[in-house]
Order: sequence, then structure tokens, then C-alpha cells
Amino acid sequence: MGDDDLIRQAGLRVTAARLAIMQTVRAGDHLDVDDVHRGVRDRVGQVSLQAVYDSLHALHGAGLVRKIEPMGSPARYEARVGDNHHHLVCRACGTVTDVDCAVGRPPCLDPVDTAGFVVDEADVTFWGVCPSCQE
Amino acid sequence: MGDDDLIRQAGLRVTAARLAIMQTVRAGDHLDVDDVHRGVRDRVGQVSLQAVYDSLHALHGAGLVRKIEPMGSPARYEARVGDNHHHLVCRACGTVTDVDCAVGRPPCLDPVDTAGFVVDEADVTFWGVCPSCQE
DNA sequence: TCCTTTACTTGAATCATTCAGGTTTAGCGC
DNA sequence: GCGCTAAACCTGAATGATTCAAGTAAAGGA
Repeated sequence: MGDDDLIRQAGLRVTAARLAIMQTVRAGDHLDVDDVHRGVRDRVGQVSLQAVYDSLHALHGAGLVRKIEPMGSPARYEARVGDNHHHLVCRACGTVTDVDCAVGRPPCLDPVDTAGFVVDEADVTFWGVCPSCQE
Repeated sequence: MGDDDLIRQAGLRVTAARLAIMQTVRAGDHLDVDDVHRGVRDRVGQVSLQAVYDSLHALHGAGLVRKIEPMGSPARYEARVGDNHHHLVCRACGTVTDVDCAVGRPPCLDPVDTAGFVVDEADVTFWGVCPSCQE
């Protein structure tokens, strides 16, 4: 299924900007809003930053992109959705790397005591230093 | 050991503001900077907001307070440090609740493939709806 | 008690993100 | 294909947590 169908199926209108956002996010690696903006303009010409914010918000709401917000840095977006993967963030350079979960299945998805909460998402971030920053 | 010793031992100077911050954070429950500021002023009178920022930064760097930043909301601080506990955040009201980890020991602290990262912290946030917001 | 370093103060700046209002356009019904 | 309406997009300004800057005060070792 193409991006246009995915977008339409989510009840959103298909526009050149949104298709370009999907392509950019999919091709990139944990891009921030400016990265996405740049990628979109490379593909379809002038698009306002606000349109990128708005579209990312809509696409995120539809579950087509995932948003992560490592502490202290701007929001980043990725196209890998639905699976239960987590992130390694380098304290030195800020690089974000995907990592599958330790436990085979959603690991911490079931904390022993949920205190009555209805939990629908687990957001796991590992902090450390990446190989190239260890020197 | 009292807060003054903890602070001194971390190589920081002991001031009324910092003692008040420790007390406030310990007495409170995932307070944001304004909450801390208010609590500090209640204890020792006028203290600037920037002093609170600065001291929280220093105390956090020393490992005396923990900082959490749920996506989309201002930073919050808590006094429970060193143990491996995580957080439940309510999507509706933003309440933060402590939760011990599913696995007995640091759970996701060892993702199968660390991609060469030296991991020193795992930050786990569960998103859901709290009991009182479920109505 | 003195001195140096650290903490604190006031005031302004930064920057990601959001809000506001007006204009364009996707995509449905005719 | 034509027109309509809501959604998407635009420009421009505001917000708000956080940080920076430069000067003043005070902690704590000599």
C-alpha cells in the first residue's frame, strides 16, 4: 500500500507536501522538524515550516509516523511504527539509534503495578555514549 | 546523612536555597520548576527562579535529584534516585506516578544489541489514562 | 578575618512550537 | 467537468520553558 492510500485511509487528504514528508521521514533517520522541512523542499519545492509542523502532527495522530523527544532536544520523527522498538541516545553527539527490546515481547509494556492506569504505550530511551564518541 | 552532607559531599556549597530545594523536591511529587520555586520561597523567602534552575541543574548533575521530561510538558524533578523505577504518565491530566519495573532487576537496562553504546541509564515512560480520568 | 570561587540576582535572549487570520485546494456531490 | 465546503496551507506574530550575561553576595578554606 502506497503512502497516498495510507494517508487517505487515515481520513486525511493527500497532498504533495504530505507525500514528501512521508518519503523524507522514511528515507531519513530520526529527523527533526527542520530536517524534514529541508527534505520536503528538496522534493516538492517551497513548503512552509508550519505546514510541516501541521502535517507531522496529523500524520503522528494517524499513527503513520512516530515522534520521539529525547530530553533536551527538539522532537524527532521516524517512519518505523507499530513495532515495539526503543532508542539509544548518545549523550555526547545526540545521535539516536534504534534498538530492539531486550525481552522478546513488549518488555516493560506490563509494569507489575499499573496503579489503575490503562497503559497504551511504553516509551523506552537508553542513554549512553555511542562508539564514535567514546574516543 | 542529612541533605547538607549530601550536598557538600557532591562538591557543592550548602546554601539555604539548596536545602530548601531538596526538602521541597523530597516532599513533593514530580514537581516542575515553578512548583519547586514556590516551595522554596515558602521555606526561605525570596529566591529567584534562575537560582532554582541553576541549583536543580547542579543537584541533578550531582545525582541528588532526578529529572524527567515527559514529552510535551516542562521538566519535573523527584528525589527518588538510584533505584530503577519508571513512570506512568496520564495523557489526560499529565499526572506522573512512580512504578517499579516489571522485571525484578533493571529491565530494559540491557537491550540485546547496544550497537556499541555504553549505556548508563534507561528511561522508561508508560503512557495511558489514570483512574480518575477514565470516567 | 580575608580571599577566591561559587552561588545568586536582575534582565534580556533564544528557540522550538503554537496560535491567528486569511487564502488555497482536495475531493465529494451534482 | 463544475462548484462547494472543509481541510490544508500560507504569512506573521506570540508563547513559554529554558538559557545566557554581567554584576553582586556569600560559602568556606587559608
